[in-house]
Amino acid sequence: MTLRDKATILDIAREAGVSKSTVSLVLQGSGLIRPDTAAKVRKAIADTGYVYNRGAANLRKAQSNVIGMVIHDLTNPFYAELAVGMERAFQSAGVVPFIANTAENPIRQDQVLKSMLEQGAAGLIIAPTRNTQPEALRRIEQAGVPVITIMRRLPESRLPVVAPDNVRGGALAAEHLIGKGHRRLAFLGGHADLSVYQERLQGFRDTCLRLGIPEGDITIIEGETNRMGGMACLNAAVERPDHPTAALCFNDAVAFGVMIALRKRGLEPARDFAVVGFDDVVEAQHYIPALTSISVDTASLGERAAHTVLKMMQTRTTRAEDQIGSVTLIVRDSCGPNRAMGDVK
Amino acid sequence: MTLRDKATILDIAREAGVSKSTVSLVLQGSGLIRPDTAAKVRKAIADTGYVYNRGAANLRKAQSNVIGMVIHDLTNPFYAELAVGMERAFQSAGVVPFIANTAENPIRQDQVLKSMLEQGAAGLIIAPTRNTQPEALRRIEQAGVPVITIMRRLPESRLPVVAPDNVRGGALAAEHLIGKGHRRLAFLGGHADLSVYQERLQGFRDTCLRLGIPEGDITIIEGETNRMGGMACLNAAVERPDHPTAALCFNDAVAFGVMIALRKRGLEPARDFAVVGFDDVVEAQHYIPALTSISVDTASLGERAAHTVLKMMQTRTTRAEDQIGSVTLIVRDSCGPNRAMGDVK
DNA sequence: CTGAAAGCGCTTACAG
DNA sequence: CTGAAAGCGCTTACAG
Repeated sequence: MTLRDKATILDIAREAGVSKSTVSLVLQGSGLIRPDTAAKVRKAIADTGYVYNRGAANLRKAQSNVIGMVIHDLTNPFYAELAVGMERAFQSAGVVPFIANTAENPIRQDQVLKSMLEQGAAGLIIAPTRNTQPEALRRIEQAGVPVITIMRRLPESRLPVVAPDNVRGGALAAEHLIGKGHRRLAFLGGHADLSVYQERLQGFRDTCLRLGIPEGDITIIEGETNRMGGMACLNAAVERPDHPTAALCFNDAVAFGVMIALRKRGLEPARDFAVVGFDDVVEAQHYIPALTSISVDTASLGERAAHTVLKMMQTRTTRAEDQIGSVTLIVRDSCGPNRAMGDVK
Repeated sequence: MTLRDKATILDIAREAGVSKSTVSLVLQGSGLIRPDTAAKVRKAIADTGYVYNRGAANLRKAQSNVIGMVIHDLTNPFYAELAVGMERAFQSAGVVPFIANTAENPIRQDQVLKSMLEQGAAGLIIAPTRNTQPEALRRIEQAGVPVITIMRRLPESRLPVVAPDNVRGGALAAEHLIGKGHRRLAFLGGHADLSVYQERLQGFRDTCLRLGIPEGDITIIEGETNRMGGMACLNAAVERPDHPTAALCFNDAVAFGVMIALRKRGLEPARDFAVVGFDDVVEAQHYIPALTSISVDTASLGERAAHTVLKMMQTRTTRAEDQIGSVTLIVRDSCGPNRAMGDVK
């Protein structure tokens, strides 16, 4: 584990025939150094294979440039896209952020957060696991590290949130489905303890009611937020008497599962049952049928999050306004053409 | 960016009424400290919200506990699964690794690698981007940091590799397809400059030839390693006179694309055209038809990689044996039942 | 078991 | 523009 007797600024100072202050200045791109002196220094750096010790610099400067992104499920394509989007934004600001996955496990999240803190993280973006306790982030807040959450809002927490307009997304989906002639609707998948769930469902449900759908014709089934969950939900939904003919799914993964389960039952998505997803992951447009989904503009969501913590770091605050990104209904093929009132099968 | 006047071991030494050496010892879990003394110290730590400064410790100890995983495409589900698998292995060894994405961009990879090095990475696992120049890793090697590559082998590099037995996988697929009665076969997708490509194709091609398929009946079409690439490849393949009736795809993503393109042409995967994927991502089993694929045992691949760098770190070497993981053909539905010699359509 | 002292590689006033 | 000196928060012999 020893970082082999590596060159230090002292070595390169000797090599270049200057003092180590000078080397340090060059390293920091100070304009105080004569160009030819800087060139000498740079040459020595290249010759010796010197590696800047950022840890030492951070210690001395009492600041750091590491930013952490703590994600609850990196194998969920939506979050992978989100992480990559944030990374891009940071990169163009000259920061290399680190990603860590918590596998939807609060214990692991605690470890990861502790490690990020000890590593001297200057900022943190967290897509928190389910059941994150408010105390879990308390230590970070009291350390004065700028931290925001993304997508999921923590109960009883005043941490800034960057998230899409889930309520509006739910509403858009309801309008679309009802506009197509559906009268018995479902909201499938997701866990009721998630803020994202509550918001999406709220928008969906309120709009259904507003447009005259009776409470009793709205089927709500919780489930895992992945394909498997979607399959289970659809199966449960269709078993019911007077089952729904259309569904807004908690997210696209659930929607894919729903479509698979439909086919397994000999039902054709779009023709026999309308499906709307949420998030609009890249895959949505390639699926057959192409998935109608609520686009949350993942890239700009990631960008906002990145810029927000960057700004917080610069202004040395731990507060920021919540940011709600706009959403769009992307109509593709999974809801089929308009239909008269009718039934599946 | 200042890490607010945080407590140091000196503060907690004062608080606990001991010397800072004692605090340091407690922090390191030394057995030299009397239990009640240790308890006092721990209480002071909890009271002050003290955060261990790992950077300072690393500086003094001239070692570090950060491990980096540098991945060329985190939005590829296979690599996301791989990263998460490695992370899990590290986690159970008490190390929190950091993930970075390079977006298949060598420039970005250089930046990321530089940053990891400056951050004092004690070990590195790299799934390199295409066109990675050997010099890109030279600096790391000469810094004496244990580094291995995963999946992709670098040309002209002696870095240890952890990868699946791609040649064997290609062979298994060819045997399977030919056993089902196919005589005109294709290898679709992927870039010829990738070692993974060369190996998979080699196993496939050699086996075809060995089993009596004439060279001319093997169609090879390069393409992107994602769904879009698969779609393009299939379209190109089917345009050819005497086109193939079955294909091994470079990876599962390509296979999904191939199946989508088939449907768009009114062809049914399995019935009209047999498809085998490679990697066996989680989605393969959920797809319709469920995808026959070469499983590379992603989890154990990740585990091996993690253990290899861990071992290298412990033994302070930068050399290790290549590790080739075994592969398995997972037969699902995408190749249909056996068929007589015949044609598509 | 505990304390005083040196030093890891850097940055930052402060002189010159 | 450049050099000498102090100090960031820790660990590690070394005494006691």
